[in-house]
Amino acid sequence: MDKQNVFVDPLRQFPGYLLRRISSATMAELSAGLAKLKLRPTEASILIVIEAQPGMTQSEIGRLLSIQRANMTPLAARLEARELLCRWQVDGRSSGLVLTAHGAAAAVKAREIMEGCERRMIERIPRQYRQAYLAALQALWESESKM
Amino acid sequence: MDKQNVFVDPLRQFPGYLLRRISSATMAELSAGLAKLKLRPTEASILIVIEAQPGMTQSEIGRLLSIQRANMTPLAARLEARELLCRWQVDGRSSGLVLTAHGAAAAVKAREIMEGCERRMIERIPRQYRQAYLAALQALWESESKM
DNA sequence: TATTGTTATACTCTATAACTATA
DNA sequence: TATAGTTATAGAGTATAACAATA
Repeated sequence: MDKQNVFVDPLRQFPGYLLRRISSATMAELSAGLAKLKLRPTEASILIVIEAQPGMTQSEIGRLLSIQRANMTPLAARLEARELLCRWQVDGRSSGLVLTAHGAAAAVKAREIMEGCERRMIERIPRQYRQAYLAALQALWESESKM
Repeated sequence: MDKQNVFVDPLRQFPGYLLRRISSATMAELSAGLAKLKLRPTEASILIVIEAQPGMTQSEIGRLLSIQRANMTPLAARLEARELLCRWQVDGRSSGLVLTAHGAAAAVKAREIMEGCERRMIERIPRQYRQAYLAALQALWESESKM
């Protein structure tokens, strides 16, 4: 017997709860995929942001990804120690982050893994709902970033 | 100037990434709301599940909510210590969890807070996308629970 | 043998406060 | 004064392994 389905889940009617569960399952799948590169989702997202806009500082990346300054420090240090990125001094207090060749290659692979996860997620949604689903996520994201 | 919008976010095109960001923002809002009851989202979800189906055991609740047995122990102990729930022995190794009067009142309030969060989230989505958005989340959840 | 509940432990993510150095 | 980066620290959530007691 499938023990998981013996009981009714009263939270199932809450879309925000579904969002949370779906997000954590998706993140677990992404983590497993990125493990091949020894990258965590947050690290991969940082590489991809630097790839798109080389020279961003830690603070700028943190603001973009909602990662606090204090938490960016060990993340950037770890990526630098692995020689995936390097810094060039912007002024006395900040440096722009740039990918090394090794880091650029990792960013490409990480993006491919993310795209695979995204594709598999979309394919689990009935075709007729997909466009509105994506539009709804965009709308939620827009309104969130204005709060 | 709005520093957050000076840079393009290359991850914005990934719906799974948006899902993660939206989920964490929603959870932060819910946490703030539930703080009035001194409940965390996970604790509130446990109370609501017991409210719907009194007598479920820790393991059963854990399977329903994807919380591991080992992590259910301190959660249930904390709720019991606050006299929000009590146990009645099912057999030698497990007990069914039931809400106290105090716990039942907390579950009602927690559900109201959750419903308020849900409503505000839905209202941020343009009306024409809402139904498909909900259907897509249901589909993702169904396919997830079959993995 | 399988399951329940427990303990111990560890890692990730997140959050805050305080410090320095620079602008 | 405000900002960048850092350090230290703490709280959540999550994960695994191992154990005793029970089915």
